[in-house]
Amino acid sequence: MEVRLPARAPFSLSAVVRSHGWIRLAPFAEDEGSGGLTYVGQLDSGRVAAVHIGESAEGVRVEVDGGLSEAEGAQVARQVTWMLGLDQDFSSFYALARQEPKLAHVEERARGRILRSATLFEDTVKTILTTNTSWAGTIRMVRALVSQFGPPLPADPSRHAFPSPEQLAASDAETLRSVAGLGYRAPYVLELARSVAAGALDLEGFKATDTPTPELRQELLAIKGVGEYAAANLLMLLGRYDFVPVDSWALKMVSHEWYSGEAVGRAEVESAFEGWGEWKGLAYWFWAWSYSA
DNA sequence: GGTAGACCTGGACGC
DNA sequence: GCGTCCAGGTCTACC
Repeated sequence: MEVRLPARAPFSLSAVVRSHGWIRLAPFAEDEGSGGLTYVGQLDSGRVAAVHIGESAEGVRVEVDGGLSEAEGAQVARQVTWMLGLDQDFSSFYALARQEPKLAHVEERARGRILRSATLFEDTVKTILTTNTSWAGTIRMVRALVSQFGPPLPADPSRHAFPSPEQLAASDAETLRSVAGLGYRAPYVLELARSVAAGALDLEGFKATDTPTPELRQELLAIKGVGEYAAANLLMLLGRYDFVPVDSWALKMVSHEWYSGEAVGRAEVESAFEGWGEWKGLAYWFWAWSYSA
């Protein structure tokens, strides 16, 4: 099956792929040379399929091995549109960025979109697994979760989709700790999976809600394992850029950018981007830092 | 509201 | 090879 999906201009698939490290987390894979990507996903029908995405003149070209029903094809189209932010509008951000040399590159290179997973559940688990660990640790934990708990791709059983809330909820904290190496995060992931599986937490509903951002942030902070950094990161993935995800890297960058390498705290990072209003998260994300770690 | 200590793991380092 | 230290956010208890 092949379908072509339009994207709001300007658009660059490689800019989305390189927007952050998500492309290195299973079940994403970068298509070497083409600038595109592959994602193994599980559809509502239960089918596990590999989705290949490449850039086209009007947006993207999506290929799925094998035939899909009409409903499955429609779901793939919705998921890809969400994952790549095909309909996102950054014109207001670009208008402000034109006045800032450190962000002069964003419009020219069509930056602004941030790669998302198919579900907010997957992105929330991945975000929790970025906390208090190295990036290599995050890659290892996500890979283990996917390979040990995710449903296999029929055409290539060595590849798996990200496990559903139900599939993780059926496990237990000790198994998640020992098999996937989640450490103390295991009960957080398990509680999240069980809440979503039981219908007590509607994460997918967060994608389209008109709940004000500060209230949405409070709902995210209520999730065990999600603190201020993780909540801001998830808000960014939801297209809300009112908060800066302050982590150790942000502290280091701001320290060298404006404080001559002196140690800074959260307040200094937030202050540095205060003037960017609803776009402060994106301004931080795509800032052309003087210092390279 | 602010702060200290614990939580896990892997990597770096010294012996 | 082994032991120790450290980095990375969040939670909980305490003030």
